[in-house]
Amino acid sequence: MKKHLTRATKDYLKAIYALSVNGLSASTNDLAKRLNIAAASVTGMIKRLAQTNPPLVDYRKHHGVTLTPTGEQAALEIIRHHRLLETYLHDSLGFSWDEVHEEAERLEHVISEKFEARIDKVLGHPTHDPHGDPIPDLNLVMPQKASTRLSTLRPPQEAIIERVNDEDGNLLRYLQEKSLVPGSKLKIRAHSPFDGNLTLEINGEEIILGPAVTHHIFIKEA
Amino acid sequence: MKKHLTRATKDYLKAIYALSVNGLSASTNDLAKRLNIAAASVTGMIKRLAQTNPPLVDYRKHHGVTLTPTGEQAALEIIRHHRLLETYLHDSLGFSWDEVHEEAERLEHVISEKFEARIDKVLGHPTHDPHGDPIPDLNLVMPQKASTRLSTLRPPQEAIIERVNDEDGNLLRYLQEKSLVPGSKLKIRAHSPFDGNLTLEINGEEIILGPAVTHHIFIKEA
DNA sequence: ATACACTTTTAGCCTAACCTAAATTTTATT
DNA sequence: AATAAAATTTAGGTTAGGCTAAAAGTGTAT
Ligand SMILES: [Mn+2]
Ligand SMILES: [Mn+2]
Ligand SMILES: [Mn+2]
Ligand SMILES: [Mn+2]
Repeated sequence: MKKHLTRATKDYLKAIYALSVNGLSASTNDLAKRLNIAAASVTGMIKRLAQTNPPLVDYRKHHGVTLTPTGEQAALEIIRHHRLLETYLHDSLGFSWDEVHEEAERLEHVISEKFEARIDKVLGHPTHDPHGDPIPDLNLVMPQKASTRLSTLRPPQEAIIERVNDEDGNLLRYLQEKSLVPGSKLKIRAHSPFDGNLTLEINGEEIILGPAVTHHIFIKEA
Repeated sequence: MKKHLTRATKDYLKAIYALSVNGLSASTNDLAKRLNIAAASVTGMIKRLAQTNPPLVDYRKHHGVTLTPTGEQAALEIIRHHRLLETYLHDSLGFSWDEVHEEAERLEHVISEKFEARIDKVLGHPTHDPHGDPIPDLNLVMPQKASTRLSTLRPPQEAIIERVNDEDGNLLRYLQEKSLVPGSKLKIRAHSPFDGNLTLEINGEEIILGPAVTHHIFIKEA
């Protein structure tokens, strides 16, 4: 019964997936903000997603949506496309890591399974995109995702950057300049209680980062 | 005044360009057939293309459309994308020449100028796609296109294949099997008057081809 | 010059996805 | 428990781009 998912549909599924990582349902307002669409429009679309056959989402009026297994599969398929594309654009075509997101956002909807398979092979079946986000495998199993924010660390903890938020190009350019990229090792030297600034050592240098930065860096403790 | 051309708009412009190679205007019916859209819908769309600012087409009721300079630029931009993509998919990603058209048809609408520039560079600024079609250059100047059909040759003419029609995957697979690809040299040995069959020599072998094949192969005389 | 076939346009409808404004429901605060 | 604020849904509208059926225009063959 599943025909062809439109671009708008896929964007909604991806957004719902992203907002449901916590296991909770995604709210109309949060979806509206993330998709840059009026809340009323989101309600309308959600209702249609819930009425497809098979349904793509479960919807309880006034209580948000969650993905059905069908919807989640579709979301994972698109996320796989997105992250493989980002990796390909970065590693094979020389895009910088702040440019890949926007391009992948458009390409993810139109590439064939053949294209996906080709770049997956060329890249050697990568497991993470340039920002450290995990790439769902061929069976659409999503590896665990780093969820500890750098902002939660306190001296004298040490950590390795695992991934960074890829949605803000300006932030990405800043992070690259400071070598705040996946794989980098850092040691927490100090924490300022009121502004939340962290002083940390990276590559032998000391830098101070505010919460607007550390909130978007995810680490694993070293 | 022009913001962003929709996918449908770009498809129309490309089709009008293709149907106007002869210098004549494109008819409603021919566009409908090529785009797989009802003739009435084509009339509706054409009217809108003629009313954009600046106009993309010139339209005279009952007498077809032609591209304005603005429309032609837009068409050439898409054709450049299409042919660069076909070349990239073929040369760099290992797609066979009968698979590239369909994939490029979807990708051509979403790649950025950055993506275009990157693959153009990786490919070494190619001038022809895998089927021998010329690629408009960076200034959107379209090289001359081979227009002599193999079907018009008679013994004992000799020729080199310059390009083949890329719209039918089955034909392309057949042609490849017979080495009827751009660059191949052939000698006309015989012509059958009623069925139009041509007997020709290629790579030292003799083959007989009907008009359904020879009509879609374009050559330059050797 | 007329008649008929073919092409094209008009008229009226439809769907997907958006929008704003108004109504309603939920939730948070007293 | 009442009310105010915030979130959500409903109602009504728009635009792009399709569709079919019917009307009208064009060109050809007698
Ligand atoms: Mn896929
Ligand atoms: Mn990413
Ligand atoms: Mn371009
Ligand atoms: Mn081609």
